[in-house]
Amino acid sequence: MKGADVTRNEDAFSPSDAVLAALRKIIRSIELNSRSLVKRVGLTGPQLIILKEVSRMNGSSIGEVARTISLSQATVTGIVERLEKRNLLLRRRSDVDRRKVMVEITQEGETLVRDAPPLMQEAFVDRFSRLPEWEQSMVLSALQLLVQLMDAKSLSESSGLMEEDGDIPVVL
Amino acid sequence: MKGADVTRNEDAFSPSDAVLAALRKIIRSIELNSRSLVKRVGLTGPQLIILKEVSRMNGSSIGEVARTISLSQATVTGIVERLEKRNLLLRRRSDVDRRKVMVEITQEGETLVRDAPPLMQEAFVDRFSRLPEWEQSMVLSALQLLVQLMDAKSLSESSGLMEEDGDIPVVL
DNA sequence: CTATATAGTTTGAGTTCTAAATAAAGTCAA
DNA sequence: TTGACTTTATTTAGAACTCAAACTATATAG
Repeated sequence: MKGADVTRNEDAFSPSDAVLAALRKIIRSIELNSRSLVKRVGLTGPQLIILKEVSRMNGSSIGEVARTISLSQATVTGIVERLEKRNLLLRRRSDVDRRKVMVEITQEGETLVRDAPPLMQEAFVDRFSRLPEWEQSMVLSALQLLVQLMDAKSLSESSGLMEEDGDIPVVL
Repeated sequence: MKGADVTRNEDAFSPSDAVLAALRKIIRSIELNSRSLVKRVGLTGPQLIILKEVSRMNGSSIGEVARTISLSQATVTGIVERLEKRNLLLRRRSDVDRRKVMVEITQEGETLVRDAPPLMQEAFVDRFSRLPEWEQSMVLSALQLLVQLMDAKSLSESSGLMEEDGDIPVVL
């Protein structure tokens, strides 16, 4: 019998669903933070992250930057392009390896970084640093555990259990 | 003298930097999983999330869905539009309040949801569920703490914590 | 009936990914 | 050495997602 009431509330809420829900909120927070940065600094979160990274390791290649901050090269290329248009940094092919494109920060970019807009979540950093140490450790451990669980795909996993369609590219 | 030392490895790596780095990796993982979903199911992560949500609470409004999954209405509108084009769900204005748009899943959508893989990587769900309970709890607690710290924008100021839908179904 | 509030949609800007196209270097063999 | 292949890095093109702000339509006051 299909009940008259519409509310199909699901009590069954698995722990991993809760994890996903929490992650979603966190991701959204970061997103919103980025938006607010645009108003305060004129740069989005990713742009500022890259600019800071370039400032720290001046003269590194696009690929290095991408690896450092966990973004694809294509993504970094796009952001760097926008930053270059604003004269915050400039690109130049490497002398030693002409395949590489080195990125250097400009005076203007350096100034902007120095006036150091509160890095993305400076407010968060502040609160976080005030937590008792055990709590900081717990959070960090939990996150790293998650990273492992998600990453693991490429680490282990060699079982021969999966037949199904042979369309499983798996690992490499 | 400039060349010489290249490796400017980050010695100064504060806990909160590590947190951000880990989050970035997690976000990327989720992003990549979404891409792989497209190939396997034909839907992206967000699309599948919404479709599942609609399946669970059939006949809810766009706004309700948006709130439930922590996305803006505008975003949900766009995704729902794409899903409607694929005949996986359909929109209909509410009879009681013509401002509202109710979303209903179609037979086709229901079928797809039934056959769809979990939102997170299957392997992740699997591994996570195998963790000892205390570890699952720790991860969840840590994430919820992060949510608070990031959200804190609203509770740091005034002690009174507003509504903001205290919808945290802890479990465990 | 006007004024305000709410629900959804549209628009504009930015980020993100993959896949395919380029380009430069490195490797290997004749 | 030279030519063919392979590897590595960057760029381009295309599709989604994301949000805020502006806009439309409806609802609820006063």
